[in-house]
Amino acid sequence: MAESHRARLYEELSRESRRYLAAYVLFNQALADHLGLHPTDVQCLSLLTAEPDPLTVKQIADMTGLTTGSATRLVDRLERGGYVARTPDRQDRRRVLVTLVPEHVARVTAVWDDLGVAWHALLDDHTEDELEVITRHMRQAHDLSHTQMQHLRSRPKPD
Amino acid sequence: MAESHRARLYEELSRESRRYLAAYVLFNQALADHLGLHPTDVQCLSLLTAEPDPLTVKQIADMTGLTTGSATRLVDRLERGGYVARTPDRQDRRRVLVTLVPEHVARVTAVWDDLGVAWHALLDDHTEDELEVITRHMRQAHDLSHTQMQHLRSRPKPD
DNA sequence: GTAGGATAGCTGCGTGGCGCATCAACTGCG
DNA sequence: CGCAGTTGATGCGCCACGCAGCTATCCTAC
Repeated sequence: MAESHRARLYEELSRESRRYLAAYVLFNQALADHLGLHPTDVQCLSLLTAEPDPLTVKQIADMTGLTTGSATRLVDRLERGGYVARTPDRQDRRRVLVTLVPEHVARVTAVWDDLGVAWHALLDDHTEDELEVITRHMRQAHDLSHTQMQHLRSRPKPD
Repeated sequence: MAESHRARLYEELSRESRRYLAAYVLFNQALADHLGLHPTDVQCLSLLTAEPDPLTVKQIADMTGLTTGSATRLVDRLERGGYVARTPDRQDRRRVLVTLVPEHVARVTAVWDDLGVAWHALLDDHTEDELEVITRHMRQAHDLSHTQMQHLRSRPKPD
C-alpha cells in the first residue's frame, strides 16, 4: 500500500513539525528569560540581525504582527536596553530607522553562536542534497504560512 | 570549494529556518485572532489534540512553559469557552485531567483542516525520501532545541 | 502653489495574561 | 502516624498589547 505508507509519512511529519514548532516557542521563551528580555524583543532582534539594512518602526510592526503603537514601545524597550538606536530617515522625515548597536547585540549573538556549535554538529550529519531538500521545504512552508496568514487576517471573525 | 559551498548551504538554511519560524509565529497569532483566542490557548489546544490521553494541569504547564498558576488560568479560559472540561483523577486526587470537548473543538480543527488541504498539496510535491529527510531533521532539531532550552533554564542569568 | 488624503510614529488609557507568593489538599515515604 | 514533596487554585502587582487620538510629513490633484 503505497498510499497508506505515504499517508503515514504525512501524519508523522505533521506530528513532528508540531513538536518542532512547540519546542522552538519554548526555546525562544527560555532564551528571552536568559537575556532578561521578552520573546517579542528577541524576535525583533533576530529580524534586525537577519536584514542587512536597518528597518523602520512600521516594518518592524508588520514583521512582528504588532500595531505601530506597540512597535514604538518595543523599540523603546530595546533602545532603553541599549540594543538599538533611533536614526531619522533623511529621505522621508516621518520615518525612523532602527539600527543595531553591534557591541551590545554581541551579548545576544554570543549566546546564539554558542548554541550554533551544536546546530553545526547536527547539520554536519546531513548530505548536501538533504540540506537543500530541507531548505526548499522551509521556504515553501514559509510562503504558504504567509499566504494563509493573510487569508485569515482578511476574514477575521467566524462568529 | 566544497567547503564554501557547504557553508553557503548552512547560511541559507539558517536564514530560511528563521523566516519559517517567524512566519509560524505570525500565523499562530493570526489563527488565534481569527478564533478569538490567545496564541497560548491555541498552542494548548494543539498539544491536547496531539496527545491521545488527557493531560493534567501540571503537564500543560510544563509543555507550554507556564507556571502552574498561569496554567490554571489558561484552563479556566478554555473551560469558560467550552473547549475543555475538568475531570478529577481517581488514581491521584490532587490531579485534574483536562479533556477536550470534541464538538466545540471541531470549530478549531475545521480551520486547521481547511488549511491542511494546502499543506497536503505542498507535501504532494515531495518524494517519500524527501518527506523522511524533513521529518528526521525536525525530530533532531526538536531534540536539540529541547536540550538547549533546559541548558538555558539551568543557568538563567548572564548578568 | 495649496488643499486634502494617506502614511509614520508617538502617547494616554484600559484590558488581561503572566509570574510570584501563598495556601489547601493529597500522596508517599520513613 | 508525622513530614517532605507535589498538584492545583488564588490574591496581587506588573507590564505588554490593542485601541483611539494626535502631530508631522509626504504625495497627489487642482
